[in-house]
Amino acid sequence: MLDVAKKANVSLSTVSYAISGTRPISEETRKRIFKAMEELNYRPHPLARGLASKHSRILAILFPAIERGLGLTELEFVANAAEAASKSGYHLVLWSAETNDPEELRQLTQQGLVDGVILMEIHKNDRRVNLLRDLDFPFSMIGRYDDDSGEYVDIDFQQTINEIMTYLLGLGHKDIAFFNQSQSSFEAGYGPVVRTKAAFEDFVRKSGINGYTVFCRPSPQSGYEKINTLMEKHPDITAVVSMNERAIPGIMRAAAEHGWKIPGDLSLAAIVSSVKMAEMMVPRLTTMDPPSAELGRMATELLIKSLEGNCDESPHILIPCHLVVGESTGPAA
Amino acid sequence: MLDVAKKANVSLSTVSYAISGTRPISEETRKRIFKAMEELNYRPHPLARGLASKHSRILAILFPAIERGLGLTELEFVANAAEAASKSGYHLVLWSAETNDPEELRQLTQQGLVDGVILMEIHKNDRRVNLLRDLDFPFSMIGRYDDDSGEYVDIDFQQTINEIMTYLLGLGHKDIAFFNQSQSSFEAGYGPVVRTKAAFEDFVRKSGINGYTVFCRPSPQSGYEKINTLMEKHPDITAVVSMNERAIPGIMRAAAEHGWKIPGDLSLAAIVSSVKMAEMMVPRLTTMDPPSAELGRMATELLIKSLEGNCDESPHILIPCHLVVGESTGPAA
DNA sequence: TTCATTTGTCGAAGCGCTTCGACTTAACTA
DNA sequence: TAGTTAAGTCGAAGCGCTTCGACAAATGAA
Repeated sequence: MLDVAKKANVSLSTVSYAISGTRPISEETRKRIFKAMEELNYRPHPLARGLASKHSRILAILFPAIERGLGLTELEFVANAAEAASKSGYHLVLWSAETNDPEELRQLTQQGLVDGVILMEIHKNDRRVNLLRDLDFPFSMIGRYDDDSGEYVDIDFQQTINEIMTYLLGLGHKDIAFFNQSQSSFEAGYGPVVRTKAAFEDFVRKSGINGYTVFCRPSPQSGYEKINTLMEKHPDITAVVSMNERAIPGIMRAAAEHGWKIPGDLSLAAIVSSVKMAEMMVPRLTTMDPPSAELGRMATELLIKSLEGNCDESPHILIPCHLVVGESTGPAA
Repeated sequence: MLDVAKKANVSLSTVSYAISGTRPISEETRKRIFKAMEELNYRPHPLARGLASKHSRILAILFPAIERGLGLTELEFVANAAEAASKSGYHLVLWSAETNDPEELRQLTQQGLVDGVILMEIHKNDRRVNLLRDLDFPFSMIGRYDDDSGEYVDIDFQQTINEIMTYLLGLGHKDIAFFNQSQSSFEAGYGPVVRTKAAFEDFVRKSGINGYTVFCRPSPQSGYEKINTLMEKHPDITAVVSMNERAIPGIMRAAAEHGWKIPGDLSLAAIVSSVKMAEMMVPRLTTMDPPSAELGRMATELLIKSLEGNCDESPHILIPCHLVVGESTGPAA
């Protein structure tokens, strides 16, 4: 930087001001400085800048612990968050930390490496959220906290349910099952599980059809068992909506065993499951494709905005899923 | 840090030496210092440390550009690399950069933020590898470079092919097709495509069975078309091995349309496809599960070792895939 | 005209660490 | 005994930036 200053015949600090724009610099001087930077192939050193300015321009995204099933959706979050960060001149580091043990998170934030963190897989009364609030540490969320406070982006689950249900209604289905995620997720207050359940039951009530909510562990086996007991009790069901990706092969297997054709006898639709995943199934699944990339991108942009002070008070953004019709849904029998 | 020094009645530098172990410190003094650190809840500041020492203890993993199909495997790489880094006191940042445009990579490395980078999706004559070599910038690879130089971990493709083929042979299959990835990947010299092709053809030659290699774009449609033309020409084929995940639904659809039962009439096995993915199919696929987590972890450990100088000259590590038998393979018809 | 304000620039003091050289004391060698 | 060496510690000089206060020159208001 000193070399640049010398070459441009200005002082060190003037170069700094020219780069950051913190103080006015005459057009002429600025040009000289930038030319010198170019010629010397100068790049400011992020660590030095961070040390002096107290802003590292590094963000972290908190990755849920590895054992839990991470999917393509999480991958999209992360990849797009990194992309968005990079576009604003930030770096993104990956932290994997136990959702329920904020101690690790405390250590990491107190290190002072990162300016802010992005949280995903938000649960009811999430201890990480509480911790970050207490520390007054900047963060944004993919998903919502109980009290709808803080900056977040989330999927519009209500719209998702409404759209898929309206679509199925249009095909003549009047007895529809909803395969949610596990009971324990529901009890833990995991947002998507809670909200889709509410939205589904609300839709059922308002439309007067018959709806059946089923909790199901994330395994084909569990899906297989649940669909069997369910169909035994309610043989009138003609459509299944599933937010449980891993249960779907189980449902399909049961259908094959009973000789139910999909979609002839039973329509099957996924929600919050990527098109890529839906295309891996035979028949290709109808799905409400989640806006994973946007969520990752926007959570990052939100955080950066709030760090840089251009904050529209509390931004709450809901993004809809997008219906992609496959070959697994058709007119009711 | 000064507070700690005062509290422990030593100088600033002594605290530094106690932490880093760079110079001998008496046991007694060290204890006093650590106690003071504890009491003051002191954490060294990574930026300051990095600035002074020229080592940021930050690594980067280079993410292939987003449009290209990223899968669970890549997610595992990244997640486990972050985990491994964190265990050694490093941070991992995510960089997404075009595989074929090293310019971005040059900028990023010259910034001086990171101590080393992890590369994946290595191609023949990979320009990123060439660049990093020219810059003498530390890196490790998930995958191999042409000349087998540098530090890498990779899947043992030969073993993978041998194991799945031996398994199929044991079931009596004598006419086996291998669905590889696209022709263009092959021409680009993408490691897995090149190596599995060679290994497959080698196995076929040595065992005397009939083998058919098929290049296939990563889509169900392409898989559907290729299997149809292939079976028309070679109706004796009783088993398909696929390293092309997305082609598999197409193969299954064709099988269903022709009335070929899987595995009764046609056995279908995936390689380098995760168990998680295999479980999403009906019937559950037999697969050679890739050691994604280990690859991510080891690539990171390799890099850290070489950065810290504990380098066993050029470490070349091959990790085998693991056969997980599903319901898609059975005795030859 | 005079005083206040704005614009553009500079020098210097840090940011929180690492590391070098120097120093002291104790222990070992010749 | 003097001369080395090793262990343990300290002070101070940076690392490459940002930012504060100061100041000169140009501009506007009274």
